[in-house]
Amino acid sequence: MSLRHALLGLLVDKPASGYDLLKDFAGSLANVWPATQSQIYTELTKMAAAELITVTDAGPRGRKEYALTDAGLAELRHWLTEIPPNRPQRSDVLLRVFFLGVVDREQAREYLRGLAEKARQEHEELVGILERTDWEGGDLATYGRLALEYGLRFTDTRREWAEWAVDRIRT
Amino acid sequence: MSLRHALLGLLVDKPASGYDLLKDFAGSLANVWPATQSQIYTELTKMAAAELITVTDAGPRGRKEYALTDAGLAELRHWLTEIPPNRPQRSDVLLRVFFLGVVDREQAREYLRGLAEKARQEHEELVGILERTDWEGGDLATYGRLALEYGLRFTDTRREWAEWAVDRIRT
DNA sequence: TCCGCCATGTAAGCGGTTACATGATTGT
DNA sequence: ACAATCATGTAACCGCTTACATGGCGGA
Repeated sequence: MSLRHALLGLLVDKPASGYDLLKDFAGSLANVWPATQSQIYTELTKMAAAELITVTDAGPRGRKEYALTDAGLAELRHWLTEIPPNRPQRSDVLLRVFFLGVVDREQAREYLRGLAEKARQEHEELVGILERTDWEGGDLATYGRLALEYGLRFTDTRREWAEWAVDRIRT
Repeated sequence: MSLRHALLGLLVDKPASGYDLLKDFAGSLANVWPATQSQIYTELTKMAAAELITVTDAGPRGRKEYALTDAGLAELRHWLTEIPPNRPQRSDVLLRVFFLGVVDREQAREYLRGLAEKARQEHEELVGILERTDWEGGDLATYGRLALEYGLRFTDTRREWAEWAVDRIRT
């Protein structure tokens, strides 16, 4: 149930509507916890019913602005520090690697070259974000920077690994 | 629908029963594509209905041995080379990092130290597998080795990142 | 005889994706 | 007047998890 916690986390910063939050998910959270419009609105309704958030304002076009309650903040802290991150990581990319033996070696190398190239592109995109963003002040900036660094190192490692793997498949 | 392809991939090597396959998922595939007993049996039934696999033998205790059909192998190759790996990666670990600002700095450091330690442990486990396994011959060995290397590099990068992150949170 | 393993199957529920559906407001 | 954007909601479907349920076979 981490979508719930993502929403709580975003609402710590400032009250927001479903529509506002949707934009956060399209932006900084897109690479960490993607969520769809449908999902967000449904979850916000449930969270309001559970009194983790409350409607604090109503704007035009039926806009509802939600804010965190004390119970919501407590739930977020509880999740952060006490819930073990136990999500089993699936990787269809690695799964394909496992079975590359069913295609010929040249196709296998081609697949791995593609992975390297994709990793390189993703890395560049993240470098772009690094350069374009102001990392001064604010908790979200501080910790967002850590998350970005994770992405930078991860994409770099992934590229190096794929290049190494291409070399290992010798005829 | 990658569980289907994982099963197809395993059946390339040799025919097997649901029970046999279950053990593969508990072993080498546990870190790549976890699956439960319930899921495996259900999917095998569907795959047999779709004629991607067929029952080739029946053992004691109702054991059914499945083998790949030509259509099954074709489907596996198609998935390997032509289906873009587009699975959005969610990470509740990184999500927590994003919101570490809601707990105090010492707790944040503690969390990151825990991540570093966990990465170190996972790395050691993989080193154990590396040393215990015979990597000679066979496609599964060759490509399994690539997958393992990915795990080794990834866990190492993760540990380094977490240690770096701890240092960055200064009071 | 009895325990452990072999072996399969089903049902309830949840989170996520895709698609459908509606309508108000603002700026040009 | 019209398009773009703001703004919310719902329904069908799918894959995964957890739990329940059943029973045969082999070795100690």
